[in-house]
Amino acid sequence: MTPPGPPGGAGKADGAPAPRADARRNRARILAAAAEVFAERGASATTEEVARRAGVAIGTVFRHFPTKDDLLAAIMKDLLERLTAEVGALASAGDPRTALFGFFTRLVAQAAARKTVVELLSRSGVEVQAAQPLQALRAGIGELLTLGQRSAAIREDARIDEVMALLTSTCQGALRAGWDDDLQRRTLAVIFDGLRPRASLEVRPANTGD
Amino acid sequence: MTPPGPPGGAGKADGAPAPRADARRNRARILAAAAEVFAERGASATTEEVARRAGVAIGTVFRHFPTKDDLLAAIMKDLLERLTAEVGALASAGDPRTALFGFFTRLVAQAAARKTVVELLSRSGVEVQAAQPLQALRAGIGELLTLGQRSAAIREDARIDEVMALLTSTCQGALRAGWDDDLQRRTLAVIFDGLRPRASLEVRPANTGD
DNA sequence: CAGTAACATGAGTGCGTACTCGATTTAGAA
DNA sequence: TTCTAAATCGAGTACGCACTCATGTTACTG
Repeated sequence: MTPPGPPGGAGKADGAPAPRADARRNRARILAAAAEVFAERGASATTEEVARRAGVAIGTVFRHFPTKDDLLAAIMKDLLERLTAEVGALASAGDPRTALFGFFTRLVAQAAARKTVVELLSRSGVEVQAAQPLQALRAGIGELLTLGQRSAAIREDARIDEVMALLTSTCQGALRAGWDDDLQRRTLAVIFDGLRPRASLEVRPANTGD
Repeated sequence: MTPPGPPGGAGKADGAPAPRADARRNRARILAAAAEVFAERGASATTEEVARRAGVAIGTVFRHFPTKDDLLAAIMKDLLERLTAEVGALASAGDPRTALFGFFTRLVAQAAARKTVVELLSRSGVEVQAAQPLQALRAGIGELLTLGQRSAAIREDARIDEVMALLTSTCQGALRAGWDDDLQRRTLAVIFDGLRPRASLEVRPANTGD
């Protein structure tokens, strides 16, 4: 969901004077088709398959996205932005004691359907292009972490780095054959227990400040 | 008009009458070179690079391993067998309270240097060929798990499935950029805490029976 | 309704890489 | 040593796939 804006004023100062109507429509169709195809087949799916699914010729795909990596990066950016929005909503409205664990669970559950993203997280070329959206998501998850810590649901010494490492690793693990609901529940249970305060019996008032 | 089959009436009943000396030597060199190359460059390294490193022609590689997947499977089998032996030694001689965690740590630490294996764990084609050695390793790790549980170092409800899932996921995670010693220590700390009994304060005698 | 530039099309090109095969060398038996 | 089948060699083939470009089509302007 990144339309550059209404085509109204041709007097834009940037290098994109005015995209034609069919061009905008095709760009959107290609992005949607690519998201589907790469989610199903992984990043090694061919550009031709994307073109076929979008109902356009191969040349049209390359007109909008000069290289395959550009296309992958565009999808990645899209998804990361949507996840960041979701995290933001949880941070402001969700239960701070379960927000992080809930988001963690949902993301892992969707990993299989979003094969591309998981793969791309370990690719340097695309990673660079999507660095900013990734940082935004990381910041949002960091907020969930802090909220959980403030409500004594998460151990104080946990840092965002290992949370992200556990998250991406588990998402990759979810792609493996034999990963079912029960295995996911048990695996996440171990990780979540590890993230909880060890001495949960010592009830202490939530720290209001630092 | 040369019918296929073993030459003449050689008395061997199996399909491999007698490998020549240079053939055996080259096979070993190719395996060693392939292990190196794939460990460094991952499974996408070219067969030519393997041949160059082994000091043989490309044709020789394909004589010993008809397809690239055959070569990858051979390496995989080799490594899995070595790991299984290591696990076996730990089970019979190591400290049962730390054996699993120690093996887990060592394997993750070596993941980056053994890029291939981690990749191959999520490949169906090769997976099938290496199913048996993988089962053996799984059984060995299961033994470490049981030992840890008997000495009250690991929670009773942990099963081999999630231990394997956590292990492979974390190995994959270790391949990512930015993974350093400190991050590894913190990430494993979370997982290990999650695997420990929650009420570790209640010291109870090790159950001798069930 | 032209006029035209932006856009779409899809057969074709280039390249990387797994895999082949006839020529050549070598190990091992007689 | 001599002989031959096994083994090596490496240029060549096949093929998939990212990417191009001459030609045809469509949307906007006046």
